[in-house]
Parts: sequence; structure tokens; C-alpha cells
Amino acid sequence: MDSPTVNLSLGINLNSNPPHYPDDDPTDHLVEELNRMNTENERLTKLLTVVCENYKTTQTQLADLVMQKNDNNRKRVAEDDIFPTNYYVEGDSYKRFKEIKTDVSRVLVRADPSNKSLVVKDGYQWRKYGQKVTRDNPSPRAYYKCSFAPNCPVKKKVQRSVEDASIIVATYEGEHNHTMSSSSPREPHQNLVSTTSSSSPRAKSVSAGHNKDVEIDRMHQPKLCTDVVAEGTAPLVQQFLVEKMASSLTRNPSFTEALAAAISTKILEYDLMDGW
DNA sequence: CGCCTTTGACCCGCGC
DNA sequence: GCGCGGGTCAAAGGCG
Ligand SMILES: [Zn+2]
Repeated sequence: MDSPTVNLSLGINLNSNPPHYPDDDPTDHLVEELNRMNTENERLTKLLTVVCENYKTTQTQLADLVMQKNDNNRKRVAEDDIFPTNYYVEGDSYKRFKEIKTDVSRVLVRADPSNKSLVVKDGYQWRKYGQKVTRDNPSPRAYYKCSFAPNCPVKKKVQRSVEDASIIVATYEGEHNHTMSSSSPREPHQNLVSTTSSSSPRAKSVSAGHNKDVEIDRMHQPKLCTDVVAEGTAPLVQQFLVEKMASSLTRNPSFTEALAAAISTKILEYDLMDGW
């Protein structure tokens, strides 16, 4: 793919050594310092916005490329042509089709560890129908079903990540056959796209690579989500980009705080805007 | 009263 | 068959 050489050196100049003021009036210095901080914060916010926009654009392009590749490689299964029943007859008994997996998408959500309830508000209405403890994860896994429409087949599994209690991994399965309440019918913002786990060894009907992923980042601690993206099935380009950005940013320790603050305000604006 | 969560039982596929 | 692990059911209870 033609990579338009993104300038990854963000040129962050945080001026971590404030000038030493003469000590005639300390409050003036504080006010001045505060103003300087505000200006810096504003600048960082703008910078962050630009970075996010670029990131989103890159993600969209990557998603398009992946989808094109999938369409070229395999015959696309139309969603409406899926058999009405998931069972077939073998001998005198019904058996269930295993490979009817519609589409699975994985979503990474960062939330503060104190949030014990795994209720992730993503615009839909979910009814919890189960909870199990899994083998290799101390936190339980919750099972939800979309209860917005009576026959909506969408399910999701929610579980905290291993060894990082501030990350919630939600796995969506299926597609909604209804719209999202009274919200705007336009597409929701796609921030992160991860690959489907469609690598079944002998899958007859291949799942269409049609996944919509959203990453919501609730940052309370100045920790970037590099590990999360790296651990998943993220494409290499995305991995590289994120790691590059993270290394650029984390090199400056005081940047993470400003970044967290900027993201918090951004997310608040986002929430108000979308009416979550 | 309707919708939700909780929670143990149940089911089912898989490996031994 | 049996045990195990993951997924689902459904009764019971909570809540506005
Ligand atoms: Zn739905």
C-alpha cells in the first residue's frame, strides 16, 4: 500500500523548565503560570484533536483496504441470504450449524477500576442473561443480549482484561436488525477497527469481514493503551502506528497528565454531543 | 407491573 | 462414559 510517510515526530515542546521569576509577588507568578498552563493545555488539546483525526482517517482507510481484500479473496456472503434456521438434519436428529457465526467484533473500553458494573453504555439496550468465571481470567465474564428489539440476535460478552483491571473487553456478535432508538441515523464514529476471529480451520461459510468497532477511552491513569492493541489481533500497521505514537508521547512524563486531561474534556464533549 | 440482574442448573462440544 | 469449560435458561428477587 502507498504509505504517505506520516511525520511521526510530533514535535512536542513542553517547556518543562519554567523560567525562574523574581520573588516580588507570588500570586502574579501563580496566575501567570496558570495562564501558561491553560495555553499549553489548549495547544495540547488541539494537537490531540489533529492526532485523533489523522488516526481516524488512517483507520478508515485501513478498514477499507481490509474489506476490499476480503471481498477479493472470498465470496461475500450476503447477510440476508443466511438460512432462516440454524439447524440441519442428520439422520433423525437436528444438529446445529457451527459455522453460522455472523460477525464478531471486539471492542476495548477503558474504565476506571472502581467501576464494578460491567455495563458499557454504547447506545443499545442490553439484558444480562448470564455470568461465568473463566479459566484464565480472575474476573467474571458477563453475557448480554440486545433487548431493544424483541428478535434482535445481537449478543455481547463483557470481561475485564487480564492483569489490567482498567480495561474492559467487549465482544459483539451479530448485527442489529433495528436502528438505534431516537438517535441520529448516521453512522456512529468508527475509531478503532480490529479484525474478526474468522480463522476457523474448516469453516464452510466464511463470515463476512464486516465489523464495526468502537473504542471508548476512559482515561483516569496516564497509561496508554499500547499493550491492549498489541495483545489483540490488531493489524501490523495499526500496531506500529500506535506504538510509535505511544513512544513519542510517553517519553515526556508530564505529557501524560495533560493528555489525560485533554482526553477527559474531549470525551465529555463527545458524550454531550452524542447524548449517550 | 415491566424490565432488569442474580445465580445455580442445565446443555453441549471436546478431549481423554 | 466422564469431566471440564464455555454458553444459555429460567426461577427468584430487586427496582423504579
Ligand atoms: Zn439490537
